[in-house]
Amino acid sequence: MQVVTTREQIINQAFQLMLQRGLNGFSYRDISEPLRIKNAAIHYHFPNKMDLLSALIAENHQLLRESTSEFMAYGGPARPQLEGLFDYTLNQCECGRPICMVGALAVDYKDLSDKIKQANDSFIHDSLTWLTKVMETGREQDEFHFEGPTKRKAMGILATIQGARQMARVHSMDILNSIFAQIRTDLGITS
Amino acid sequence: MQVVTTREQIINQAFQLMLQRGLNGFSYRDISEPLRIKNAAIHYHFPNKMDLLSALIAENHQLLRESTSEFMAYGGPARPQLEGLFDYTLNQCECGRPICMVGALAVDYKDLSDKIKQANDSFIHDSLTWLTKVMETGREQDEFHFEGPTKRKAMGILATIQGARQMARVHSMDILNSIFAQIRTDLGITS
DNA sequence: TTCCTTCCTTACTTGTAGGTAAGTATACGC
DNA sequence: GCGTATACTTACCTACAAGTAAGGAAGGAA
Repeated sequence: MQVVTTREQIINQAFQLMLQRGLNGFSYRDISEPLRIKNAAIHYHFPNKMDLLSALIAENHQLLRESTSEFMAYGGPARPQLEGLFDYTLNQCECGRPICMVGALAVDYKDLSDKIKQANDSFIHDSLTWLTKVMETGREQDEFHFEGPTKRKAMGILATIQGARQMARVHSMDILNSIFAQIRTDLGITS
Repeated sequence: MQVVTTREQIINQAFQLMLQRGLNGFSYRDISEPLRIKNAAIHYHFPNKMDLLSALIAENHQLLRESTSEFMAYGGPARPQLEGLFDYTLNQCECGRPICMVGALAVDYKDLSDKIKQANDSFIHDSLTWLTKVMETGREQDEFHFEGPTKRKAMGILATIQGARQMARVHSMDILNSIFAQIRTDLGITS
């Protein structure tokens, strides 16, 4: 057993590529060459590309769970949660992951298996559940001010961030901070 | 000269495919087969795929200009403009064009020429200019209520719609109406 | 020592992608 | 009727994609 297994390296590399180019935008070669392994080594760990994609979605989902579990369990102030989401998004873009998993899959949606669609769907569901709780908490504790159902507002913010990420990619990075600022303004956050 | 030229048919078919699957998600075959022509016929009109993409972006831009020119020239009430954007978005999704051009290009961004990036950028710029004017007009005429710079608000709404479109694709269509409703609420629109 | 499992490589196959060169049918000006 | 564009088709090429079958090294269990 190495310090970092080949399997982990494959996932890391594929994850990066997936969030840069989408599923159809990279090949096994793009993974194997930089890792100095052969294509067949990838097929050993992930018999086909959909198995690899499954692992990537699971990885993504796992990261979400880890970073939100504490708040989901014990609650606390909402503002840092929202700011955490903003920071995470900025960070991802700066680390060469300009598009998010959901955005990447939207384009390649036609050739996804039902199992993968379901996994992706449950990722969205979990994100939404988390942000809804954040919004609810923020409203109760007078941190945020907004009209309309909490869940609907959360959905709107998720959509905004996702769209912002795309626009940042094809336009300019500054857009992200600008849009985050507007979300804050819309929530009546002044500081 | 036919009623609908082959060139137009190619553009129409490619446009549809582009907004369904992204640039890397369709091939010349996907265009030529349903039109009962040969791949080489496409290459005759568009020597390579980038030339085709250029035409698609131009087409998209042209559609925007046509549908917004009247308001840009003479002004008028802002609310129907915003609703027009919502309707257009819903309509596109229902017509099998779930992702927008900007979203489709975001994924394939790595292999775009500078000329195409620029064309896409100017499309975003024009969209933004239009929506900014709508927001400005709406605020002046007391149709919309919001805090923050007009342009920043417009940018936020564009991002939201774009993200909503993606989420609708991978989750469910209802999301669109829900998010549009939230945008209205955030703008203080009650009716 | 032998056998079995794990993790990979070598050496392929098949399919399809974008792209090209040369030929052909049709219409139009002259 | 005679060239000459225009708008294609036929027939091809090269590159590369995903995927597979068979073999080999290395380690642990018997």
